[in-house]
Amino acid sequence: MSFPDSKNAPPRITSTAELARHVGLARTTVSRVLNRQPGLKPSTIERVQKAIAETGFTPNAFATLLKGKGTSSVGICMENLLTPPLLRKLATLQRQLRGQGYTSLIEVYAPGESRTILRHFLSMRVEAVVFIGHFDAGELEARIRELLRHRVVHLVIDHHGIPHANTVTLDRAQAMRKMMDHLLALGHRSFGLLGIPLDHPSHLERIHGIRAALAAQGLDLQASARSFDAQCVRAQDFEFGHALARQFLALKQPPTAYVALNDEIAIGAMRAFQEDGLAIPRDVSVTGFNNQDICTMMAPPLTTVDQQIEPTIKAAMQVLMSHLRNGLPSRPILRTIPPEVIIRQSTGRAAR
Amino acid sequence: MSFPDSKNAPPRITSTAELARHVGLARTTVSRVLNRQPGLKPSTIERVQKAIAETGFTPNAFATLLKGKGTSSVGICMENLLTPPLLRKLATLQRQLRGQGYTSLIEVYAPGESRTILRHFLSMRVEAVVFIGHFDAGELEARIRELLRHRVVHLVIDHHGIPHANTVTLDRAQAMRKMMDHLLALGHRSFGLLGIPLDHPSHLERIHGIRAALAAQGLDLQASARSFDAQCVRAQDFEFGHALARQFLALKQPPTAYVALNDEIAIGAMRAFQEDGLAIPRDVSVTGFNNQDICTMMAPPLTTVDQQIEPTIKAAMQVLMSHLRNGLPSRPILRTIPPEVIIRQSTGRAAR
DNA sequence: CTGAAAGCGCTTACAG
DNA sequence: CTGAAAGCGCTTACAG
Repeated sequence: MSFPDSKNAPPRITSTAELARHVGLARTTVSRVLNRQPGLKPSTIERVQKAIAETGFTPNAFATLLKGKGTSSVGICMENLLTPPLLRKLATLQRQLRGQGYTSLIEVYAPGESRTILRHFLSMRVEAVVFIGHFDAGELEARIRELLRHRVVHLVIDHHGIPHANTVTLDRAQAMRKMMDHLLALGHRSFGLLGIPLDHPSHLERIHGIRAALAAQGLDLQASARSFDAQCVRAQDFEFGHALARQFLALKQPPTAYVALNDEIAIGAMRAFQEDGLAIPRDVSVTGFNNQDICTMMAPPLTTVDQQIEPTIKAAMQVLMSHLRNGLPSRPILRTIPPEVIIRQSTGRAAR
Repeated sequence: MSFPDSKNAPPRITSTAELARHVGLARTTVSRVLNRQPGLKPSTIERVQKAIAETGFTPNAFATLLKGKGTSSVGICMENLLTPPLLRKLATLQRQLRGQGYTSLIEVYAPGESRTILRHFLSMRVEAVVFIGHFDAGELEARIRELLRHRVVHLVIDHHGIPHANTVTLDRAQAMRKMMDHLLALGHRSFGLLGIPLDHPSHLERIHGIRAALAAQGLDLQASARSFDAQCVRAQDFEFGHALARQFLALKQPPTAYVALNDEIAIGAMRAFQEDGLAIPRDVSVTGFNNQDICTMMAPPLTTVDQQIEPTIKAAMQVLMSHLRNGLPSRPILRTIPPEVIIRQSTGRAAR
């Protein structure tokens, strides 16, 4: 029973009006069946439903939603679709939104495109907009202002420090503080930062945490930590980490501990150290960030930071649902998620 | 100039009618400015545009699209949002669709949910539906039939063998054939399959390729290749590969070459072999699938199959655009993408 | 160069 | 229990 060419294919119905004519009832009645409204004769309901099943009729969402009520949709603007932790957040959020009856509209950011994306979301009359990742701060701030002005609920996940923005973010300063405390306790006093420049605005938070840990030991950031980020281009993170590590290996006296922006960079660096004949953690310690699955498969398994994605998305949903139900808050919400340092075998006592 | 509470905030305008009243013109005129239609007095255009900028008015997409013309949108149904090659396909496709003026509606499959997802796409009057990944064959076939019946363009990327479906897929049989030829040339005669059961329908193609390569050497699949898939649960792929490898290590005479379903499983297996004191490729050879970035960072770097994602999506776009412009084809299209085997250092001559 | 009116496909009071 | 009519916010002939 493949329809495409058969003579007795059911008619193609594209509106409730046509369907009503087809079954000999009024559009009103068809509409009521579609919306499961009470007070219809059982035989009528059945007649309409049979016709719907036969014709495969689907009501036009544009007409339905034009008539008002909420669209029950949320726009999600992603920094990219390639970074694993970002995607885990997206997947988790999307699933939970669907559980609450919300549809997700997903768009991917590109520099200078955020306005177009937001226009699209607004024209689709989404009830909330969520940003996941890190964006151009100026653009993001402008978009938040637009959303506030349109009285549309919003939430920023990850990007921290946007004025007026409701934000849920990992406490990256605390993560770095804890990781540095761990390394300092192992006797390390000189540090290599991989992918974390000392002065770039987007990594300020991490640097704060690192500086605080060092200060607690009477150490100075500039004197104890180095970063070679300017010297290497970041195209692919493994290669980037590998190249950064090689820069450090060229030093007369390389640091004994390395803190990477993410797991990929840490793994690339581990490989460079091992190629150079160094043993981990005997000669150098290396730490990652994100706790991706691959960490436990490395030799040695990688010490890293877990982003606590479940609690993050749980907090995000709480904020969203609360604002969706009770309206916008009078002042911006900031929810900070405590990170967890996962200690494995890539970190050990300092050699010297 | 933060608006939220200021007295002179511009009025909230939610329709062209209100905007028209606000500027003292007819809705028709406002609509024409919005659509950049010719023949308007420059001063009129300017007057309307100023009002739009001040009020942040966005036309309601539901009304615009209700009036007809295409929606210029494509529904994309993803197997999941966690598998890296799937996401690379999604990201590439989404970018190219946007370049052609199409908006993407992304939904994530769950068993039994495909009908709901398709209903949503149809109610949004998408012009095409793309499936990326592997699905329940029965469900997918039913959805394709619905789409055919509704005369909506469709395309399946990856999942191969659905009747009547337009399909773009990697030639997985050829990939396995080439990989096995490589291993056979190295002298391997006994093989361990990791994550590739000998009889599961979803991996038939790969088994075909493996069987063909073996047959060309006068070898029999059942006699030369083993799979322990039934014995292990697949929750996390690295761990799964690790567990599978341990099963083989318990054998009196384990195979000398291992072919994994994907890179993660191969990496987990490599780790298990190395933990057991085996050297790769001296004692055993291991191959992956997907050529993810991590492959080059392993010790040794992993021999694998490249999915050729750029050509795959290029072919997908060609099929989609052709059907969108010229209508549905009279018979289903099947485009097969030739894979590329990437030989690195995880494969070598058989020890015995 | 601009406007009044009809219509897209729904839902929702209001009648009967 | 069912239907005729108005209206959601746009666009598009058709007038002027």
